[in-house]
Amino acid sequence: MDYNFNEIEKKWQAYWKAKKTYKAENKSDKPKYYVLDMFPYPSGAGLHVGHPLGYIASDIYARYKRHKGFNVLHPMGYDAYGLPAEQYAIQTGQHPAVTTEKNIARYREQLDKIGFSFDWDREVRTCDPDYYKWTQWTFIQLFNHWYNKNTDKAESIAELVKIFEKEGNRNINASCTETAFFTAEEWNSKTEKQQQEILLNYRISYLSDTMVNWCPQLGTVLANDEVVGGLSVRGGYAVERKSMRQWSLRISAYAERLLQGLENLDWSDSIKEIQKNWIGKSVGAEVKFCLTPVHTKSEETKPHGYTTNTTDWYALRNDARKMRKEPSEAEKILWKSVKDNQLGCKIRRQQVIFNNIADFVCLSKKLIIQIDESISKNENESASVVELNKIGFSVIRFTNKEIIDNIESVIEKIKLKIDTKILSSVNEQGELIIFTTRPDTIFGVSFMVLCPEHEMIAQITTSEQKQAVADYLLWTKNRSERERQSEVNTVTGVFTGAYAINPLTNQEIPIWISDYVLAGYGTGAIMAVPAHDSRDFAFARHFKLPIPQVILPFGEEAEDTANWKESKDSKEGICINSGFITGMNVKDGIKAVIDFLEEKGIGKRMINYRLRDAIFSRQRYWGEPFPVYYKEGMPYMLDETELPLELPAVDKYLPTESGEPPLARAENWHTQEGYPLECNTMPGFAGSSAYYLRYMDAHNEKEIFSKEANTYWQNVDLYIGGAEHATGHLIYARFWNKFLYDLGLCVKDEPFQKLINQGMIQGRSNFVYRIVGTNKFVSSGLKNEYETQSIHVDVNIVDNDILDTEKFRLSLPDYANAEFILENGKYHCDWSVEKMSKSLYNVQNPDDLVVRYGADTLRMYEMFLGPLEQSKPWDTKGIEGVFRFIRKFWKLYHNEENNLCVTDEAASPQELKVLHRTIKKIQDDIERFSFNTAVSSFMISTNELTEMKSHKRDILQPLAILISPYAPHLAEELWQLLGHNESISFAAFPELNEAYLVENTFNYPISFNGKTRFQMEFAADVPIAEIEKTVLAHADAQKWLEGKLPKKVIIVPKKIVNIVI
RNA sequence: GCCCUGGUGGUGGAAUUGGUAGACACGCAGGACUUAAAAUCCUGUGACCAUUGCGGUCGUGCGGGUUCAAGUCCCGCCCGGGGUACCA
Repeated sequence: MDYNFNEIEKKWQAYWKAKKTYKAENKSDKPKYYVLDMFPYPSGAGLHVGHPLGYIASDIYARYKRHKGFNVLHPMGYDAYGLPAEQYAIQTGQHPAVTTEKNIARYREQLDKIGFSFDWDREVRTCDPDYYKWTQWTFIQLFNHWYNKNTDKAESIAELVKIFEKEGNRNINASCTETAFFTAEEWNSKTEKQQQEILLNYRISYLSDTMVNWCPQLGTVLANDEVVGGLSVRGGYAVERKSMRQWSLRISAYAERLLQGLENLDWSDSIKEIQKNWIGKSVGAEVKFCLTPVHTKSEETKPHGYTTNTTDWYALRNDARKMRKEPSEAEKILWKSVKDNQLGCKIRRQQVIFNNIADFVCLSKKLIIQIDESISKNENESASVVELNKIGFSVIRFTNKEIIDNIESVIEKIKLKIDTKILSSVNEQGELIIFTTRPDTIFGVSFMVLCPEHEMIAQITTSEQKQAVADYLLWTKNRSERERQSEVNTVTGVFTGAYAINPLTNQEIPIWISDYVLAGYGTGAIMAVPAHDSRDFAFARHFKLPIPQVILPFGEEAEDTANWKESKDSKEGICINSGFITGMNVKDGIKAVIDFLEEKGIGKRMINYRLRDAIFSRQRYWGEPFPVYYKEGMPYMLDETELPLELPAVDKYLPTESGEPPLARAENWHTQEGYPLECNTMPGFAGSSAYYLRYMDAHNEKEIFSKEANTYWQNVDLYIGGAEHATGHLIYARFWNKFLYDLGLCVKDEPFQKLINQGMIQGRSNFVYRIVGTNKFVSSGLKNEYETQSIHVDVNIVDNDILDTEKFRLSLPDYANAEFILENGKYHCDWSVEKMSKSLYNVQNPDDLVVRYGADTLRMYEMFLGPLEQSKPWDTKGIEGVFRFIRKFWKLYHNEENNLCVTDEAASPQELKVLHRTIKKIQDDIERFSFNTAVSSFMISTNELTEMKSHKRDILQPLAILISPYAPHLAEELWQLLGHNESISFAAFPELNEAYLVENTFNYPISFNGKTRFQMEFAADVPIAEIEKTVLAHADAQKWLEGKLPKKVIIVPKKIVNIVI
């Protein structure tokens, strides 16, 4: 064979490996450039043809930058923790580390065959203890820091404690879970455990109760995308919402910085947009709505401080005193944990409230704690509870057994209740607080809506509506999350009977409850403006509530809203029927209303973010263990010297019988002192959040990375990977990086300066048509003559949409006796573009292509397919063309006998022009990541040089460097044949000399009324007037003018001549 | 629904700033070489009309507009892909 790619590629891959050609040094006089790929999860299926697409692009860029004199960091590693390996382990009992190791070996083999210039000395694997030691270390840092909103950065918890000791928490402006105020004295008098509990509210990694998708049959928590239609994707088991105590990361603290940081990043608009939406910043106002006096009247008649009336007090006080003296065992235990302000507020026992004796009560938080023998379901709806709710008390119940068995969890539940009581949008004066982005529409409010979980519901519901409300709340509670989301268009809700007062109009407005208002956003309560919000509109129509119009879009007349089919969500327009803002435009109206509210103290500017804290626990085996142990139920971090905390051996990779995560199966899973270790493991994004930093100094045993290495490499200059990570990895990594930046560990506050998302590679499927009920297959063109069904056929036995019928017969036993109805002796298949999948028989293996055509051809072909960022079908049809080109390129340097035929003759101006045009084009194309057009221009130049029979060193030597990033093996071989002893990898990129490109003539297209008719050549320096004269005199021009005089002649130098008739 | 993308020959795509639409490649058709095949090379290849030659008309999802000139800019739609979803 003339061009023996097999031998050449093997030779150079071995050379690069032996010489460590692509090893990057952390010190260099050269400027740095950091090119990174999203590292792969090594699945059992091996490398997919989609993977190399991005890797080839980044490799071309990395190699180009080396030629341009940069010190390039281009590492690769493995995102090795993941579900498939764990799933396989559960099924087969094989340790996931074994499968993972095997898959990595296969990936490495495949990667090596494509000729990437990775610095393998820096390889990382997220499941390697030497690597995850630093993931654990970072977790400890997250635990030991809190977010100070005043300085807008993470600061040390130790320093925070010092402030608490000196002045309590009143002056702290933190991003934290709502916490009651305490003084220095109160802090200092708290127990260690109480202090730890409070600190969890501040820590950036913290434990909290979170709603999760719990699957009892699988014994695990599922991610949202693992649940479809309320059932688990795997197994189809029922999934329920359940509250679990889990680790979370306070990413919400960074919401504003994550949003602002996008501004200066060189990322595609679509990814920036996705992240912006994910962060979901809304600017608006919080507004207080007073409740009407009717519903607070009963409380007003009561002297302050009394919790009941005189009659009941005398009737019950002796009972209460007696019960205080003779507490049950459960009461004793609970009292021990709540007395003396231990929960941050005063709790009394056996207190007369209304006409009952409450077991325990916190008067300041209006919380009653009842202890019963058992809890029946209807207890919460009982008459006494409803009465208590009416006067603002909420009731939390426990059984004797719960208290005796697990006081820790009981206290946690009480604590949570106390904390959320403060969060509640009811304040002591009986006001409802809502969040709105459109304060300008406040004159158009015709009702209020509370979420079904709203604290205030029990308090405000009138006795007439009590039953209806209770029914509705029960209904929403039993409705699954899935139903709620899929039935978005169904309007449901109930009236509470209560009214609020619009602070601007003093009108009474009814308060409703509906599950279209979400508990987790804003205050869980809204002011409804039906004329200008589609959801409010639907609700108003359904319940026949008024729809007053208050915004008039520009250029419209006011009209009767009764005729509207939908709301006008007018973001622009003029305020009408709106008191003092009538006549203002929307923007001014918003400002005027907020100013008014702030002045009167009934509202304030407020910003809300949709971004939620990231749940960081997984009830899985195959992940990083947390460096956490528990003492008295409180989490503590291991000492750094004990890292890494290695993943323990377990007998089975399943949850325990009691539903604990797999790590609970491990023997001796506790510290030396005997404290139990955390049984959850970290999620997938833990290991991938800072891997780009670790590459800078991958084997540092003392630090996550050295200051010097980070100062040199800074951050990633070019990051290539899939867009599917937009709201996962790409946002967590930015958060993680900003945190390390706050700690002064890394020098850049953004990790990835430029991001390119390679498009998805789709599959191209082929179909055959079987005549129904037979084993006869009909060619595509004749299928309409029969009743047929289409069947996917393996694309590997179809060439150019022509089926290899023999191979088809052999492919499945069923087809062994297949008969065919052919067209012109051929069986034509149909095709379509679908996702690439085994089940659709359209998977293409890159290995086969490397064997058949070589890595250089594969590399160039993947680039030639089309723009990097666009999704495109994978079709190997065109690879022949690229293969032909590569051999043609080889022949520029070789004669018929395949001997080098490069001469030292001086190059002609035409040859130099081809070379320099190519230099210019290739350089431009690489720099704007247009690799497909670069391959085209290589083809054009090669065609031209072949035509010129050009074999001159002056041309071919620079040309080898130009093609080296694309076809590195070929380039190395040619470089060596040209007499060089060093690798071509660091040869200087050819210098462009524009002088060779100067054209002294230009072939003008001559157009009439914009339509090109013919061409004329002019010297480059001919004056415009002369061109006009010559063109108009031309016979062809005369023909098109038809004797008329041109109205106008437009001549754009070196572009076009246009004659207007 | 909202947001982001994209829509150009039989196919992948090119046209970078408004200036000759379809570069380059695949496929197809015809031809050369060959006993034959592979490989290689040559010619043609958007559609329609005219082909004896010169040619002509239409054409970048659809309908309008701006301009001497629109695939490219503006307005209104249609379709595909991705993201997101009662976020007030």
